[in-house]
Order: sequence, then C-alpha cells, then structure tokens
Amino acid sequence: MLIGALSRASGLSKDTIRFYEKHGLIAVGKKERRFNNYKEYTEETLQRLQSIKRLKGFGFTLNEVSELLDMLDAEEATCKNVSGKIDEKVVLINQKIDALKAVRQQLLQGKKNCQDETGALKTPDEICPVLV
Amino acid sequence: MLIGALSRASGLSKDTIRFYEKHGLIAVGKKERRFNNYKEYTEETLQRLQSIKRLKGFGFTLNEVSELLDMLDAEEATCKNVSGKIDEKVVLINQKIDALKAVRQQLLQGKKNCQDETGALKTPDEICPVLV
DNA sequence: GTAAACTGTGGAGTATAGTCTATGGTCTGT
DNA sequence: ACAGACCATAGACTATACTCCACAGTTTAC
Repeated sequence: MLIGALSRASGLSKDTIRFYEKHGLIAVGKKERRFNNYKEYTEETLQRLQSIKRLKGFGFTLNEVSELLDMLDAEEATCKNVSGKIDEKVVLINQKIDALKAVRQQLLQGKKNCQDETGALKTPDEICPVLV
Repeated sequence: MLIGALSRASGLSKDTIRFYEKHGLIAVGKKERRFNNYKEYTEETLQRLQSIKRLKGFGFTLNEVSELLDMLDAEEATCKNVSGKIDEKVVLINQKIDALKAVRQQLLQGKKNCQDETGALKTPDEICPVLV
C-alpha cells in the first residue's frame, strides 16, 4: 500500500504519517521501497497507526504513545505495564483537573469583589479591582 | 528605574520583560530613554507587570492579559466588562475539565478490560488489549 | 586602566503536533 | 505526448511563552 492509500485507510493525512515516520512511531526501511523509491506500507503499519489514533484519543502525548509502542515492540506491553502507564496518566489528569479547579476558584473569588451578596455587580461601570 | 531594577522588583526576568515589551504588553517609548540609550522604566510599568503576573495567575493567556490591559488603557476595564471576560474564561475552564474527565473515564474503561471484578489484573503478563 | 556587570538589539532554540510550500521525479489516462 | 494525480525530501510556518546566545556599547569598582 502506498501512502495515499494508507492515508485514506487510516484517516490521517500524508503529512501526519510522514511526521510520525520521521519521529519513529512507525518505521519504513529500505527494503519496503519499490524500485522507484516509493514506500510500500504494510497492514501492520496501518494497525499501528490505528493504535496511535486510539492512544491519542486516550489523551497520551506522542512521546507517551511512542513509549507504549516501544513496549509493544519489546513484547513488554503487558496488562501490568500498560496499566502502570494508565495509572500515571490518570494521576497527571487529576493534577490538571485540580489545577484548573483552583484557577476557576481564583477567578470566581476575584469576581466576588465586584459583586454584592445577591451576585449582582455592585459598581458595574468602575475600574475593576481584579486588574490591580 | 533600569531593567535590572525592574526585574528584581517585579520578579520577572529581563528577558521576560523585554518579551512583554516586544509584544506590546508594556510600552517604552523614545522619551523614556536616557542619553545613553538605556531605557528608563516608571513605577506604572512595574504595576503593570504586577497586574500581568496576577492575571496570569488567574489562568489568562498573554493574549487575554493583553486584551484586559487594553481595556484598562481605554478606561473600559469596568467590573461589567471584566466580569464578562472572567465568565468566558470560566466556561473554557469548565470545558477543559469536562474533556479531561472524559479522557480519564476512557483510560479507566480501557484498563477495566485487564481487570476482574475485584479490580485485580486478570492476565498481568499478556499483551494489553488497550494497545490494539 | 581594565575587568566585571550592566544595557541594547536581533535572532535562534525549546516543547507539542502537526500543516504547508517548494522542488523534482513518477505514473496513469486519453 | 502531455496533463493531472501521485510520490519523495527538506525546510518553513503555526501557536504559546518564554529562554538563551552573540555581539556591541556603557558604567562601575578596584
């Protein structure tokens, strides 16, 4: 399969596929080249791209996806190891959520200085204290 | 005040201050130059930098900070207008939190395929289905 | 008087995840 | 034979927010 077909089959642009290639997420060696230098991709590469899409959907960065695929290549992609990665990612996500909640809290707290007890703006047309 | 003093007073690096200058968050005109071309900063600039730090702490991006400071310059930084910006930001934060929760859910759901009812890994040493 | 510390400008590099452009070779249909 | 579609490579560009570097002039301390 040439890159155009791979692109259509995977739903990823040719540029993206070449980008993944350049960054080692999928590999195309010299032996897979046609006489005219066109790259010939295999079914496994397509499956690999689908794994990448799936893992990206899980919120993993390309670096993390790369690590996971490396584990697959090394036959170390066991449930135990992958679960470990998932747990790490969940911890990070929880941290991000907490950070966002804190920021939201800060914002609403700042806004409170403009509001009275009912939530209405006290002095809608004055310079807002949030900025100073 | 020269940039070194401003840097110490604001807690921002000289590079960061120059970066903000280049992007129009603070302004230094020709009249504020000493005879030797050194820039002379005013107390207002220091306060402006502190506003920037504060607003960044609220989770606003530099572009948003820029808009807010522009409102200040145009004397439109009223509680009403600023509250509007805060509300927009809170909506965005809520969206981000929801997206992160969805991703977390996906991850935990994926992990479930490796677990039995008690949460223990069923087949810890087999290739994890999450990757395929 | 000279070295260290400071200032100015412009531009490159960092991380993330691609997208877009340019140039040139190849293949397919008529 | 030639247009139009396809392929390869390299490098530029996007957004965000700086950080670092090089080079050059200035000021300060001993």
